[in-house]
Amino acid sequence: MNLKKLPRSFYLRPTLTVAKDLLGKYVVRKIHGHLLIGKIVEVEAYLGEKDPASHAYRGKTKRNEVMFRRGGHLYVYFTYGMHFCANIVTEEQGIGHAVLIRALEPVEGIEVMKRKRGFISKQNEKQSPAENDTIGLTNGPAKLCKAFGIARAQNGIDLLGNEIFIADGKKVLGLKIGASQRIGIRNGREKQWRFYIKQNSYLSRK
DNA sequence: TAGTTGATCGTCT
DNA sequence: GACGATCAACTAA
Repeated sequence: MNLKKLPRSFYLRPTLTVAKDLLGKYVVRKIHGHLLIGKIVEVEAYLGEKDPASHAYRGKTKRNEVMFRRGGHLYVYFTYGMHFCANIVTEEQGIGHAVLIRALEPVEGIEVMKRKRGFISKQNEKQSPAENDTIGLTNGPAKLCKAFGIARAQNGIDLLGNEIFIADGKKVLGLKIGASQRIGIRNGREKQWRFYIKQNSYLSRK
């Protein structure tokens, strides 16, 4: 697989454009000598000051400081007392926009992901990786963080480094991209800022 | 199959 | 002091 890291300029474009372009790209994670790769199949855009659902809506705080950095950083936040979610910061410094990664299609390192998600216990490591075993691995924002080992320590990481980055993938045609309202929020729910690859089996919702 | 709820805590009001 | 960009387990039907 040809892993071509996306350049800084990719992230500095308008947030909604970046969100749609992220579909079909690959999240690459290097951890403890393992390589984990997942194709992005679902995202949500959060447009800072224009968006009452965004953490950045009320301006910069200690928590959301990373969102205001230059595009191409990783914003990880903790929620519901037990979950982490990963966002990709977009646009120039001081803007406060980001794209939430909601679902991935596992590509490489599936056994490691299963172990991190607790699908495999030491006893039955032998079970064969049937395809439907992989569906629940990364089909939700908190699930993919667990599978990819993304937590507080990864907040603020530069996606042009080597620990985590986004690699180029086949362009997803506009025809195959669906848009809907975002999930799990109250304010600003009318905005159609969730984008996904139509008919992909790894979406968080059908 | 749909709807409800418990887990669990950092952040902002 | 309330609640959330969630998930999984449970209940009812």
